[in-house]
Amino acid sequence: MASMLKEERLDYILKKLQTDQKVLQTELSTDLQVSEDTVRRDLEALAQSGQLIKVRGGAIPHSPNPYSFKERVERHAADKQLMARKALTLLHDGQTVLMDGGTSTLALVKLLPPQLRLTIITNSVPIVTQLIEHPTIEVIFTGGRIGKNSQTATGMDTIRAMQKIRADLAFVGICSLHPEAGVTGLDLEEADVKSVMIEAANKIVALATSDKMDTAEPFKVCEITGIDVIVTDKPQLPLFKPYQDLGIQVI
Amino acid sequence: MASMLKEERLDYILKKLQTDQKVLQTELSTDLQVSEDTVRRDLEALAQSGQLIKVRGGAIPHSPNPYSFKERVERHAADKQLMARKALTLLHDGQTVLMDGGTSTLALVKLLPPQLRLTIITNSVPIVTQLIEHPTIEVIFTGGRIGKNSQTATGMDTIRAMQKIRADLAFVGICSLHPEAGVTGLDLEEADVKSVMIEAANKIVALATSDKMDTAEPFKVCEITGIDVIVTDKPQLPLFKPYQDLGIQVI
DNA sequence: CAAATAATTGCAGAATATTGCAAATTATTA
DNA sequence: TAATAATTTGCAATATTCTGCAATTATTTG
Repeated sequence: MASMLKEERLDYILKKLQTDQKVLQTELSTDLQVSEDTVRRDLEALAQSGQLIKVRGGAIPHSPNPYSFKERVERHAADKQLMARKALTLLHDGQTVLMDGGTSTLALVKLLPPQLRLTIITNSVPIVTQLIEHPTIEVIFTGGRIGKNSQTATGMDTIRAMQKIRADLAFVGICSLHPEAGVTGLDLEEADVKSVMIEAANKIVALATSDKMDTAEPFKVCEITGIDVIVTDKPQLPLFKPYQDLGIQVI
Repeated sequence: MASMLKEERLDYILKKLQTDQKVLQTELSTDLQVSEDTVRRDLEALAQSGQLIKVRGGAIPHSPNPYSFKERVERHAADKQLMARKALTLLHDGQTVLMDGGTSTLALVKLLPPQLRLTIITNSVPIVTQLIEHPTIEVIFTGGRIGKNSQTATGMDTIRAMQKIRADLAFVGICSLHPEAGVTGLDLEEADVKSVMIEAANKIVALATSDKMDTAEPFKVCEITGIDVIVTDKPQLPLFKPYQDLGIQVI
């Protein structure tokens, strides 16, 4: 095999990290046909230049994900990807789209094909980070104080920025959905932002894994009728019937 | 074999780089029937004129957009770190600080010690990403359309957000400084943002490697007297004398 | 045209960098 | 706590780069 430049290895590592959200030294060692020591030194270098975070046995991406190495292996990752693929069918060239923060919407953003032309308005730092590399998507960040936990902007500035917008679609990562209680969330500020987003778009799409259905949290976002489409992992479950009866499309 | 012109070799190297996305010195040496030293010197020349990036053992192409953010981070990395360490001495608990986008300010942000309590307002995505993990720094992002190359927000929203602020300090990554031409930049929108920042803070700190001194670009940011402190890599150089005579602190 | 000058090339040896290995140390898990 | 896995450290083998220099080939100039 032709010798490989160090830079190629580093590229490979970063690319793999991007797609898998983690890399293992043992895997990289066989992938790249070099010793684990060399892999370790490569990761060391990448960590040094701030391009990843080295952990025991491998590495994880930098900030966009706040969870630990173990946790990252992975809450509903497959479900979210399935939902994201369904949600993708709602997107078309030329649309203006609001994107809520959250891991479900982030999964969607990761799947956006490279030629799709959209304008995406978001208050989520990880989503901006993901989209900044995308060649044909215009990104608008709403601004404001950044919450360390949610990695989103909230507060007056964000709300005001959202209010100036009229979007075709809004994708909302849902905390809880309930036929009577409506859409509710755990955090007041985030709930406020979601409700403004819902007012600012023509069509509202909720991304919700089925375990979030028929539950409620302290802070109200909007009535359940504010939602037009629910994208979920198991749309065939009978618990979605009440929502469909209210005229909500479930896919 | 007929002797080969240097130009022909360079052409061959670039063509091979285009198709393979990398070239190895050993390969080129046998392909072109010249010594590895000559190949090295050829690569040196091509790197000098910005047509590829020379790495140990060969060369790789540089990213399609001329001088991507990542490449700019690598450029003068050591100098920038030195400057960042000096700039650190200007920061104290409780300050409100404006941070321009750019690789010099990013280097500074990377060095912020974990207990330092600041409020940082920035229009730079990489800076936000970096700071989101910091435990004691409040981050405010100015919002707006995100430029893919500079990875910063520019435009009316950003400017308006900046104008609402009164900061203790502003750190400005400088494109060019000149005693008569003042502070100038390559991009109109970014220059506008910088000039608003400079109006919005009490004390203005310019981060500028010495190669940016006594040069000028098309778009004016402000007069040279708008700057209070220049942080640079080689403050002892005589070329800083005129700035000091104007009452600007050079460190 | 011929001599002087400059540029290019290859080479040898010294200086550096990279890589893999093994032993000692440290963290993690059962 | 023992057993296992991962990291650190020092080191040797190899590969690459740097340096000065001499030979060769172009280019300029009187």
